[in-house]
Amino acid sequence: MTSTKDTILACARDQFLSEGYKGLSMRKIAIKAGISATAIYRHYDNKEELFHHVVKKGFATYTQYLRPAQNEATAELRLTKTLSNALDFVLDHPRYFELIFVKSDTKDELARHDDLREDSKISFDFYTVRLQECMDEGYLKKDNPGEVAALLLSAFIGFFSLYISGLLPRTKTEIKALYWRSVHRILDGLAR
Amino acid sequence: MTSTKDTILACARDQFLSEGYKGLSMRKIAIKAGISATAIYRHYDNKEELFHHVVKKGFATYTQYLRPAQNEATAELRLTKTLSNALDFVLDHPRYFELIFVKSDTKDELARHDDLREDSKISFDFYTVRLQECMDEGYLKKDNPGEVAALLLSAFIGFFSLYISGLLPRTKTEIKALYWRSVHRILDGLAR
Amino acid sequence: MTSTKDTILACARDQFLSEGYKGLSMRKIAIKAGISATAIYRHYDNKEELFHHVVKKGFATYTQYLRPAQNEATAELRLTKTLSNALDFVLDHPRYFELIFVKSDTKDELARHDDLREDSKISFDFYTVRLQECMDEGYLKKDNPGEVAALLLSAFIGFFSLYISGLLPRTKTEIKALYWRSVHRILDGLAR
Amino acid sequence: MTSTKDTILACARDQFLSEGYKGLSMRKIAIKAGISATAIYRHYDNKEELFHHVVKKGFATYTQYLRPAQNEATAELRLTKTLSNALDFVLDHPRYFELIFVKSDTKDELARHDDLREDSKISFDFYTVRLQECMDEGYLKKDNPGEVAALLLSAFIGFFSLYISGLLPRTKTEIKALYWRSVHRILDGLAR
DNA sequence: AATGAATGAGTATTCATTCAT
DNA sequence: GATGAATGAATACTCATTCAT
Repeated sequence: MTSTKDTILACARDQFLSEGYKGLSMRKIAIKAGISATAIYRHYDNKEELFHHVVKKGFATYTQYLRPAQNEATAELRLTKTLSNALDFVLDHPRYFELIFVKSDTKDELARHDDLREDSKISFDFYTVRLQECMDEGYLKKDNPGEVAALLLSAFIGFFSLYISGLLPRTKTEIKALYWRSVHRILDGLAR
Repeated sequence: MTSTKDTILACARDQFLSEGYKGLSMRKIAIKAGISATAIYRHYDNKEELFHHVVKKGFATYTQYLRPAQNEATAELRLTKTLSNALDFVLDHPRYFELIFVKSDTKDELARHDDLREDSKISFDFYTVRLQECMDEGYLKKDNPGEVAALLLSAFIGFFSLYISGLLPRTKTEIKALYWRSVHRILDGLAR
Repeated sequence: MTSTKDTILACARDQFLSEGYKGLSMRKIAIKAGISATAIYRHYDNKEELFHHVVKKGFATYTQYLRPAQNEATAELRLTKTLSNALDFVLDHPRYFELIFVKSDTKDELARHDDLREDSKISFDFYTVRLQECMDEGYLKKDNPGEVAALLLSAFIGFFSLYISGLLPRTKTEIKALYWRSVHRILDGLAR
Repeated sequence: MTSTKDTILACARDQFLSEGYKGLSMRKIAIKAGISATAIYRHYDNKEELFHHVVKKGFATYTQYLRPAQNEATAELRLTKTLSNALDFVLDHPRYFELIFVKSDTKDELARHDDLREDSKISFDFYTVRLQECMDEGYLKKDNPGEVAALLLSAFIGFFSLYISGLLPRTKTEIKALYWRSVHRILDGLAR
């Protein structure tokens, strides 16, 4: 009962997630969706708009992972849960991670579309707020929460960027453990 | 007295550095090199092999930036110099940074070519050794130097990935200052 | 209270008049008319038929410009008024002028459709009759009125063809003045 | 021994001359030339450039027809010969005539390319000079030669525009005779 | 060592039109 | 009367690559 429009989007997403940007051709998407290439244009004006929607979907998915962390009881738990959910997101959807944080094609998209910059900012702010809370509650020492958020996010992005490159352990158990040890190396420095 | 082969490589590199991956077409490279497109095939089997050499060149350049840090007097200075040189590298050659650390096309390359993995490992090990030294000399507390290297490198990559995405301050002065504050936030936690 | 059929025709005409033949796509017409592209087919069998009607409309408009000239008092005035009205027609509707007298697509239409040939002939005959009258009244010397009509029409068409090409003065004042000087150069030769 | 480049040009010309602008597709030209569509791009940058050359060829052909008229003994003969050669040109190459004087696509070309405007002006000036001579030699009465040239050219263009539309006699003998009668109707008015 | 010619597969996109509803 | 979905053919053009010279 999914509409063709949704099917196209899903296929575009899958195509991108499996083959990267260069595999994202209208024709291939159409084949995957079982329709003619031109039929896509009934639903999306052009490739850019379609890709834009794919990216939006990526951000939406990411946000869905993060959001529940807000409901934890303490600032410390909310931060930890945030980091935990972010971890899950990457392991569940590594290509989405790339799409949002890594691919430079997406960066061009980001530069052009204000709404994507907004999406990006929202997730950034989510970290900032979590850190602000931790500083307020005394779990972390006073610091510039925006800059600390940038640091945490940097480490997060870089960490999984290395992971995807194959330069870190590949088993999920190992990478999870290393992730948490790395997180704590940073947080320890920020603590008191 | 540079050979045509070198000219081609240099042009491919310049083309990539200025226009990104999509600008890296055999034709454009040929035009830039002042030769015919087919002449490239005298020197490189195909585009992939040429691109492979571009990536190699990127690694070599990066290594050249890092290496002088070895000559500093103390372990702490050698680490600081390493981080300083890495900073210079990114600001001087942002596209090379992308090429080596960000672009997923390169990651495919990495996966396929052992020599690139080797290059990658060498730069990784450079950090590890610097950190080992710092721990040995008591500048940093004892820890797993490889994992700490991964952490530092992660933060480094993620930081400039955000920078390139336009999510961090864009002026060189500001980004440099933020870089060092971020570095020290991490190192402080690792110190004692 | 205009029917959809009329709306479509009007939009097709406007589209043609503003964007030329290449702008005359069913989709664009539909958008302009505020209906779906397929709805057009309720009213016109295909693009050709629709275009045919546009041309018909062009002829009708042209005829409307010419006709009032019949009511002038003398043969000379009727001829002058005819030439004056034809001038107004071109300056008011240059695209219609193209459509009727210039575009070779229309010529194919003409070749295929007898009714258009008829329309064409009617406007041609209008000139012929005007000239016959002038000869009868002694304003012009006796000659073959059909051939003189062809001459006048030729000059008229060619003149504005050059005008549209940008090879004649572009301001309305100038082109009008040149038009009348040209007309009189011809009429002087035909007079006595 | 004609080069492929020439073959392509010839096929493009033929294609245009036989099917008009809408028949002028790279694919069709390629088929006609017996090469692949992409091979065209080895020789012409794009369709516009190719078409530009076709138009140039048209002007060149036209000029070749006109030029010999310069060698006649008297101004009157030079003018008559010019009109005679122009007649031959149209009857020999009606599509070229359309290309140069009628097709509105060419007008866009004209607007964009200075060299075509120059070609156009040259043929225009040819008439102007002929008329100036006739006025100087007393064959025609003193008048503005540029404006008279515009008039003659207008009549010429319009005349054959009607001819191509099928609104004038189609046999070569008849059209030639009518042409000369029309020419003389104009020249008589300009004489003394 | 290098070139010019050519190719086939591929790109996004537009178009007139058909069909089921 | 009208729509949304879909199609197949066509458009200009780019690309990496091959081949004969």
